[in-house]
Amino acid sequence: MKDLRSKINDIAKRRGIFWNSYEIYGGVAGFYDYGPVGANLKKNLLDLWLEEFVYRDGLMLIDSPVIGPEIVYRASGHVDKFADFMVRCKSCGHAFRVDELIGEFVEIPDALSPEEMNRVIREKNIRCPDCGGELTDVEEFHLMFSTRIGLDKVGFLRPETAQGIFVNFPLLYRINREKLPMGVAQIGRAYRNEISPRQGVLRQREFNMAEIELFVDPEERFDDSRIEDVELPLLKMDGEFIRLSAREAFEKGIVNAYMAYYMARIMRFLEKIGIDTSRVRFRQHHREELAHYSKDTWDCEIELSRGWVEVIGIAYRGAYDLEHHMQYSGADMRAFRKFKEEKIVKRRKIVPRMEILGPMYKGKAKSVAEVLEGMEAPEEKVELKVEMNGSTYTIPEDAYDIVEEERKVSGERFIPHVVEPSFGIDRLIYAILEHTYYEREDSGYKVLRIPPRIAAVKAGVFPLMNRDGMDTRAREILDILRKNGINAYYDDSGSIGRRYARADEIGVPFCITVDYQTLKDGTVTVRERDSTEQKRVPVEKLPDTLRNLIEGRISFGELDAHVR
RNA sequence: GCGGGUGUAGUCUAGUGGUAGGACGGGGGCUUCCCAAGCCUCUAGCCCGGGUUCGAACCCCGGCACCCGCACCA
Repeated sequence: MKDLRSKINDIAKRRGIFWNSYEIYGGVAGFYDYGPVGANLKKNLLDLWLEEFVYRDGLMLIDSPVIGPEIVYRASGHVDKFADFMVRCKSCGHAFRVDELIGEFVEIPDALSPEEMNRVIREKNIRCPDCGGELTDVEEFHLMFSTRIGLDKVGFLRPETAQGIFVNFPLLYRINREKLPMGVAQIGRAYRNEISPRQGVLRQREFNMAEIELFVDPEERFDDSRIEDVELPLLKMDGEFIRLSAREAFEKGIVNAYMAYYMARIMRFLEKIGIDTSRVRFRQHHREELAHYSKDTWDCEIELSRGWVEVIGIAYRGAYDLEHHMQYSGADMRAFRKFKEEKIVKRRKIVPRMEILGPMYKGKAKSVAEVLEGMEAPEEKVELKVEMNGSTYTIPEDAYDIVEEERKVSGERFIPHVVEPSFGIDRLIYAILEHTYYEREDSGYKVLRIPPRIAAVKAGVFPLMNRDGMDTRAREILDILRKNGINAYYDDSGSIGRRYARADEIGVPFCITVDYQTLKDGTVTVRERDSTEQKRVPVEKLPDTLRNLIEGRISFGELDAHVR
């Protein structure tokens, strides 16, 4: 008995959903092609995602490059945190992280160069902790793919699409008319040079992500009326598993309002794409497994044949990213928070009188005055002393004035916090396949019960037989459907049952059959995948009817009333 | 990357040194054919590269891929 995973992979390859890339050259681990069915499935899934998460909430969609200069990934922390120095045991082959091995001998292991690490290992005679064997030289392992930009600039392939959003924050903030919360979304590929990717399509070196960065004011309350009433399965950091509504989870302080909002939206979304939500949970990360940028992360996990798999992550990234980009780039990554009422700030400040200081200190006068301006104004006018470059300059009391200044302050600048829901698209697609797969009880035929909305192909058009004009009529109908924007295909090979079976296997929700009656009264049969029931529909009503069925405006059961 | 296992048409599989067989699928045809029916017919394979041998799918070495375990997994 084959396991579910082999069955899915079998269908995926045979029917054009996905397969391992570069097969004619033996294949390369961690890279997958989407075939004609998979590519459409992915496209439909992303369209729904855009609708559900981007357009619905008025977020901005952007598209930034895959390759970024080194500085970006230094700022983001990936160059440091995404690289490990490793050694291997020459006899048992086990791999170890150098910082862990030399940690007890060196204060800050990460600060050492590889050569210094090698020296420490040799001097302290560190050997394999498992078998005592000799260790290899230190090698650096980078989880990021590196490349060159032009002749000699180091570039990296992005390990997440997020940085492309962060680096554009100032511009996007202005485009959004300087309003928070501000959500920015990006769909694209990201790259991680995994040491040994297994688990097929679940762990790839090049993969598809759909990410949202929601920039928020940490002092502003989220409008929690937006949290939908959806039951959430929560596995807390402390190991407790509870089911409770998103609202309750928020009110009890288990998750913050943003998390609760997105968790609820995610549950709804998963339901729409065919995931069995009884096999979904949100798992909170333990402190030690949090990414370097994250304060709190909940993974949305889906139970697959291989156990629970992380498919979506919601990370509370705080101000980490913007802060770092501000540091590294010098750009102002802050937002402006208006006070409810303007504040009047009174300040006493020193105003140098240059007509006195000028002749007194000549060329130095200007810099002396600058230091003087920065000093605290004294209660009464006295002689002041300015220390500068080791010399002391005396400022007589008539060489400055004390001015009372009143300034209106209408707000303050701050670095927004970021909430990041991040969707692993390939994993989501695989999960859809596993959760929608079933075998018919009577015949054992394989079916993917993919919701019509995201199914790759919406309809198959079959002539019952290739004769008496049924074939030409069927081709005409195919043409009509295609011209109406319905992705349909034609199949006249094999028996009619075989054609239904072929359609079921890639989740085609509706099959149109042209039979003898079509020639007489202009109706065709529409066969629904899941029930295998058939209903007759006049050809002229077919495009509308199908579109209504696909969009879920009517159910198959309501079809009779609808076409009458 | 290490240890173990596996690799034969698109898929599943038989074949232990004498030159590959089946099933399913796929294409064409026949059959008034509505749930992989039947019949005829075609299609297509020893993962790649070296070695041993008169001769290798089979034995040996290397590589690649997949599976299990270890390590790794923002």
